[in-house]
Amino acid sequence: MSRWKPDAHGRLMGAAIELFDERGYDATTVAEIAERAGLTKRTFFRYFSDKREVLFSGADQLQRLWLEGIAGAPADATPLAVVTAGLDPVAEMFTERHEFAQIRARIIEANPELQERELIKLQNLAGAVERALVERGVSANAALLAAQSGVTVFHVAFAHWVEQDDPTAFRRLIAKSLADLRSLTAA
Amino acid sequence: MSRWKPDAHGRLMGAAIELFDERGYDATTVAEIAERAGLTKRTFFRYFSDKREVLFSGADQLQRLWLEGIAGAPADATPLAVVTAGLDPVAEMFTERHEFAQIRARIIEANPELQERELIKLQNLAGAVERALVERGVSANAALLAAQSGVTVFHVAFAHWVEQDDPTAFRRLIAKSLADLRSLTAA
DNA sequence: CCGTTGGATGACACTCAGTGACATGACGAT
DNA sequence: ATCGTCATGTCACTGAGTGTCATCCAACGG
Repeated sequence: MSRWKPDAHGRLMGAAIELFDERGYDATTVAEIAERAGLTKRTFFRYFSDKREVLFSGADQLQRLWLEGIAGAPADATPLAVVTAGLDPVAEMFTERHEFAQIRARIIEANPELQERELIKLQNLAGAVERALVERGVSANAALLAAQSGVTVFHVAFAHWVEQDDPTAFRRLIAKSLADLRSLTAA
Repeated sequence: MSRWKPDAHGRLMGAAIELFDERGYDATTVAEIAERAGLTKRTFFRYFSDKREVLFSGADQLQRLWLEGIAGAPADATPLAVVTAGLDPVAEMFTERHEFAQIRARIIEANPELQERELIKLQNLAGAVERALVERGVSANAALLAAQSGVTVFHVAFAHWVEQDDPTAFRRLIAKSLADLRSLTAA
């Protein structure tokens, strides 16, 4: 057919975001996304395992950054401190994607199916963080709960960050969420 | 057609569990479940919003029991203590369903789709617990994090309870999970 | 005894997500 | 020029989920 075009993955993501934003997730078919990207439905599924995944392919990068951050944390820090300190590189990257994150959040907020996918991505993240902690020598139980708590802190902070308009507020919101967690488990 | 039979909901659940256990979730079609229950695919979807939901209709009862337990907690307890104390009625009910829970857990463990649904049910639970705390006068932020943490404690304890063979161990596992959480956030 | 009404179910056609198998066309290497 | 490979297209198919209408059955009032 016509000549090969680059960045099919990116074109599909862009087309999907546009259409979801215009008509909503449910009212958009995979065939329509593919058509706007100049491709076919079959090719869409070569790049994304399912329709939802087009909104979640950034999760890999988030996980990589977080694990790098954890690896760079001081050796004598407590498990939970390691986990939250590891969010520094993540905060940096998010700063530049605030608007995209807001659009994406609006789409996800309107769809239970997408919320399910978001939660399992978070859970996978927690599993990866947990393994990273165990490799640092943290006990299995502490690693599990620190990872879960750390992801909860991240999730709460992220939700607030998306709701407000300052792209640079991420680090501050993480600190606040962590402080809140500490204060209520201290008693 | 043939005579009307009672408890269509229960028959569909039973047929589904049997088939999922025999052949696995993916290899079972809704039409097959309905056929074993003496019904049609269309009727299945009148009782369950989708195929997964047949494994999660117990979540409503869990939520109800937990909220009752929270309502019965001492007025001067800390938010997290209120939440975990509220699990007493839940522990009681689970004691009688240990075997069912084990079969169900095996099915869910083998299927990412089902894990997604499980997580969102947990999240909905957290939302309900959070609202219950707010109604008790807990601040919005403390309620959010106490509910999230409480559900995490529940989730961890539940996973351990399913893995082992003592149906009565639930309360003890909750206490242990809570103690672990406290010890790692105290530092 | 009969007609009516309402709730539960069946029948059927339809859309759309997702997959498997195979074809095609561009491109680089030899 | 030919070969192989990679990205994509084509097509047929399964199965989830829905809208719509038909049918059956029990309860109820006259």
